[in-house]
Amino acid sequence: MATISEIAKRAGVGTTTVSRYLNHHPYISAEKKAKIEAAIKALDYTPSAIATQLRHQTTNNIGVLVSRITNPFFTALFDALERQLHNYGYQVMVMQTYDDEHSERAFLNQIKNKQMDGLILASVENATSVLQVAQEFPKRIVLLNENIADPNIRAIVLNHYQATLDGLNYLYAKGCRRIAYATGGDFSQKGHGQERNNAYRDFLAQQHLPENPDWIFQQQHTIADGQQLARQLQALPKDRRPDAIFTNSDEIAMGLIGALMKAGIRVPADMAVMGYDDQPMAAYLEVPLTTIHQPIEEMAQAAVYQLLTCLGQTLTDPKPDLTLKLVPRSSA
Amino acid sequence: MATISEIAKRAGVGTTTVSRYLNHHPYISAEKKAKIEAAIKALDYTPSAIATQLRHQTTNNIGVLVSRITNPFFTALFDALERQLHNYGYQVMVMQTYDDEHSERAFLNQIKNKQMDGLILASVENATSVLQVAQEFPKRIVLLNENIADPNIRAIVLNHYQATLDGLNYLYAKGCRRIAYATGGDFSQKGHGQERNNAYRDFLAQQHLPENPDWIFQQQHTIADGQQLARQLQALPKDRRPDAIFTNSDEIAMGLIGALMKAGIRVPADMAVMGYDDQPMAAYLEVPLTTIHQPIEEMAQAAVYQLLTCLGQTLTDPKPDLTLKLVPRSSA
DNA sequence: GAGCGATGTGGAATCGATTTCATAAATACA
DNA sequence: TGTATTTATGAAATCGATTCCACATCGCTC
Repeated sequence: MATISEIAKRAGVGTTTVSRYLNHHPYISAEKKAKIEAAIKALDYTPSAIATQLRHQTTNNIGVLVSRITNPFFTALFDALERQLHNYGYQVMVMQTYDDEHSERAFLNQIKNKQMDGLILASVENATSVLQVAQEFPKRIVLLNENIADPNIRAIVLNHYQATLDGLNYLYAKGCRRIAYATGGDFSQKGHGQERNNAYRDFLAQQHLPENPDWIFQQQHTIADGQQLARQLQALPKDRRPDAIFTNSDEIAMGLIGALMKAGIRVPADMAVMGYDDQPMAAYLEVPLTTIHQPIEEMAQAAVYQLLTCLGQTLTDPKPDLTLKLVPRSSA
Repeated sequence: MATISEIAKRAGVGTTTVSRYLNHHPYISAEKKAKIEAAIKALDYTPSAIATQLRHQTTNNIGVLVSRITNPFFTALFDALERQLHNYGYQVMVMQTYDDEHSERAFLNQIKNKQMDGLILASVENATSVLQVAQEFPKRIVLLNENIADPNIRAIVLNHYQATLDGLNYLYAKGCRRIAYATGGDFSQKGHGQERNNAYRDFLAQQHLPENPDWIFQQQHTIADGQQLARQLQALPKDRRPDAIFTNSDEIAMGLIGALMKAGIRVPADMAVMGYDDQPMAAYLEVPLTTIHQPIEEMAQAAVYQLLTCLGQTLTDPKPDLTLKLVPRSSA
């Protein structure tokens, strides 16, 4: 309610001196300091963050963009980001795109209107949108676990190609030869998850296995998708069913396994299922998931370090280990 | 980068006119409108949100406070809040307290420094802190699923007393007479979860069952807590073990059941376990959880409606149904 | 006792928008 | 034709902080 000039007036000093007091500048007489303190207490004064932001041209807000926070992988990632950014004195603003390009675009614009000092994008809907904004503000944007091949864009990238290959080879080593594949996006050359898709393609080629369109499932995300996926697999004639499926998230695997078991298809005996992410619940399911572990805390560390150093802070580089590791449990 | 006066200069008009254009005021000649549009495009101008905020004294930011976003109940709640607030044009700022009073206090202060127009508190660490701030800004704060009995504080309250009673009676009807209880906070008269605690106490009294301190577990939150809890139960001599346990979250139940099964204690045959929240994964566990369903979407609706109407928006009241319902599955 | 650096202070400009107020032309109305 | 009313516009004040600049005082040195 009260403003700095009211404090100044009440304390009988200039606003400059009050501002100095607030910002712990030296060269204030003890006498005035006391008066200012009294005035601040009397009027229950808190400086307006907005005015400071306008003057400083920074907000101390960082935006984090994810597709769906209820995806436990993003939940954990967001948690790690929030904790670390908070530690450095930043407020975190969240945005879920729900796979909508327009929402993404709108959120990106908030970097232009100075609402946020920086942005961490943990999922990317429309690469050209992002590219455009990132071109303009290369120092304010960091991609996390998404890759747009462009020298202007900073990105924390993990080797999902290798991890996917590892997972598929693991299934192969277990004797599986009819390996299906479920991806979150399209199974095209470009876009979201292409590295994993390429790994699947290359794996099939390396092992001289045919690529079967009936065994490639696209736009799979949720538990419900996994359940639906189980129905699709059931619908296939027995001799044309896969004996394993590599999914792109533990959520799909979770829904899938539940529905398969209910339908009398045993996991992994009849069908091995490989998850992705190693979400916290992965170990507690009816069939504990064999899955690919993503080093979430380290990923967040890397992204925060990148962003904040670009924003001018000097931090010690945590040099986190960003390798993806296969975690063998029971589902494959 | 560019400012409104640069646009004005380039378009050969006053800043007033540019502002009018930006805010879709009437009474602008087509000629000047075109010039302004051209200038905006040429300079790639986006109005500074901060300047607008300073002038308007509102930010269009709403803060949401939870204890831990990785608690799936809070994840779902936050998701619902974010979607709805976003729909009304608000940005959402998150804060996790991690059960720390100081963080909570710091976050509450952001309402004083005008960083946020309103606050939704989905968990409360220190009631007096909240009370103090809420007294000053009664219209800007809504409690969600937390109750501080004070006429100045708006709160969305559910009947957890009745739901807990329902759950306990369900166990009783199943033949359980040795019912343990795990709470997230203290088992004292005051504070977090007291209604549920009271229900447990009253239930025991009503059924003439003794209150056994060995069967009351406090500060239980996570999966790990549940696992630890299983060890404590195991450690009890068989004849002094409970035959059921009412937990205060699905997470505890999840960790507990997993560890019990591993130790050869069958659920629900040897020990019935009741969850709380009905988190999405509750149906997919090795032993699907019998639990209390919290109507998350409706709770978010109610909180958002309360807050935004207090902030001066006129919305149609969704009048959501906020009853808690027991969902019988297999764990009890 | 003139000159210099350290200490202490406040008026006014600034950040970038919105809004008040004053003003004027065009149009409607009687 | 004279008076309202509508349409159209911009200079300047405003929001609440920070900071530049100008200035004053004190103690110290040469």
